[in-house]
Amino acid sequence: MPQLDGGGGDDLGANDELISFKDEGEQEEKTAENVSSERDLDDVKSSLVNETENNSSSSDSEVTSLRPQQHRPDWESYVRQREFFAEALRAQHDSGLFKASPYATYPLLMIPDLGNLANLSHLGNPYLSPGALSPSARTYIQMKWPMLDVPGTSALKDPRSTSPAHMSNKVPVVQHGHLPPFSPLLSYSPDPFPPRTPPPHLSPDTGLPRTPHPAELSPYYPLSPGGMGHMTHPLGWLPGQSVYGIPAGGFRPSYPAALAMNSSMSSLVASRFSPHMVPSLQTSVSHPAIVSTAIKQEPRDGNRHGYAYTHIFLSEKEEKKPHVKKPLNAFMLYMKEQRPKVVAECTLKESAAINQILGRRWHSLSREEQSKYYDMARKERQLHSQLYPGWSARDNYGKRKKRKRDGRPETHFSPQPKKSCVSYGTQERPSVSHTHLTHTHLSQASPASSLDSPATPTTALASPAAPHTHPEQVQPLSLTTKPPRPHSHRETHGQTYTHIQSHTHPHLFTHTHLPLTPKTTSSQSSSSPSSSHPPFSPHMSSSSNQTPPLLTGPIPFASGLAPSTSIHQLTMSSHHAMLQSQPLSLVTRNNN
DNA sequence: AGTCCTTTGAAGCAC
DNA sequence: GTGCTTCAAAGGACT
Repeated sequence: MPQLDGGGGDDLGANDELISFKDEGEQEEKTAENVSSERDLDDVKSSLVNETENNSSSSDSEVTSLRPQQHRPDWESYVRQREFFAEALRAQHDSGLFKASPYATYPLLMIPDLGNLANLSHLGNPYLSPGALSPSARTYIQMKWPMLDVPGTSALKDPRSTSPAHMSNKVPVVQHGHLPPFSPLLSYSPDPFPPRTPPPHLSPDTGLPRTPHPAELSPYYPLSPGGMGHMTHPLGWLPGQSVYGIPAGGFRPSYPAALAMNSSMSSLVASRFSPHMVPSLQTSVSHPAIVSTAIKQEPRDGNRHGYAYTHIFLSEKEEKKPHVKKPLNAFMLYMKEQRPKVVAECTLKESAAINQILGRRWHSLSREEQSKYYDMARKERQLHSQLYPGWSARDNYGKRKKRKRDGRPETHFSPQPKKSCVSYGTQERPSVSHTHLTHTHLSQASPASSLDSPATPTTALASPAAPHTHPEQVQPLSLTTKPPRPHSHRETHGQTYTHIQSHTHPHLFTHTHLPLTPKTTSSQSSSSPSSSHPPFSPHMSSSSNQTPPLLTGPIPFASGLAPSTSIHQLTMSSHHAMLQSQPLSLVTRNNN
């Protein structure tokens, strides 16, 4: 992604990380079909979840389908659209359309001049803080794309208008198909998205820098020209996040970079965008990450399109301390995209449960699929740094209420029925007997995470390699157990080594033993490859770095997890796998 | 209203 | 370099 490395000093895109993506071409090996099959499997599993869920709460299904649970009226429109997209996704999936990664259309990334991005930020701002920004504000963000979509919309004339009618939300869904002018947005990285039909004006083969299109700089994730005309936003940003849209007036004195309007960019924008939009671009630069408590909005009108027009006014006073949110990491991006899908597939409502599913699916993603997200995340960080040079993650420390970890009586084992522990287990592993769940639960030491596919590169690599082997199926333990988190939600260590062998894609296994990393403490994610390499970094496949750092030391054994448990788990898992008729072998052993 | 839960990853800090 | 903590999203559940 050389083109992204805007300024030399930019370390956001770590070199090593960049290196990790060098093999993107390799990704082409994987056909869209494979991806599709994986997704299908996941979907099947999800359907199982759904089934279970229905069983557990049949009365709930209907309600869920509507997803009215939004507390805030402001979100109604959002919810509706979200539902719509979810259905669309489902439909596409059913029809086999949902094969290629939605991210093929990810726009942000080809940004020759990141500095210019700020200029586009007015289009939407993913970094808006819920706390500081009302839901309606979010809605505003969502509309960014529609805005681009219909440049000719008269409503665009006055960006300052209190009722930006142009922001119709439904637009994106139906009009992306004919958005040639913005189609470039669709692909930020030629390599990662081979399956996609690159827009004619792109140079997918070479990835040569194209003329930076404003749209590319925008946070929007337009549909692939290839025909997902009414498909959901690639990143699932619909919920209101463009990657770097910036609400009008979102200026932050403290972040000059965001303010600086590049003249070239200005002209570019002017030339590319509807003239009506230009003014706002020039005058209003903000960033999604910016959150100001001072942001005010007009109440949305709840127009028929499902979205209200939000007007954001900033109070200079309150603007002092903007809250610039952290850029989303790869998994977060993935979550945003997939959450609606998962929600649509099952009746789960709790985000925690959904996140568990997403976590598993994340591990089941193929290399290229994950690489897309890592790439996106990397670029987001780049962009973020460009927009907010002085920003530090540290700035947000303390913004949230501190979780009470120490004080929490974790020792008191509580099944926490409230959490869809049981339901989750049944959902994910319908065939698993209750005893299994109970057992798992009692073990208590083995959080789902520890047994879950670890964030290890190997796992990530392995799972995708075997289309029929999915962590969700392989993983012995249900997600029911909520491990004690005395100090950190990362504190629990898994002790299970899992040997997953793919018979279908053995070449992907450079190691026979794929240690399921104990979900180690976050250090794993931070100091390990994650900080500089995506889990599936090519390095991992090379002989030198294959061994996940996590395995280097003795892994503390979970307090309650006895070998027998593992055996039981293995049995269950194997049984499950057999039921699935999937070529997979799972070996779980305790590292005691 | 605020916090928790739950996931992974990134960043920051302490040692 | 290692280990830990915090935050990012999301929304139901809980306090």
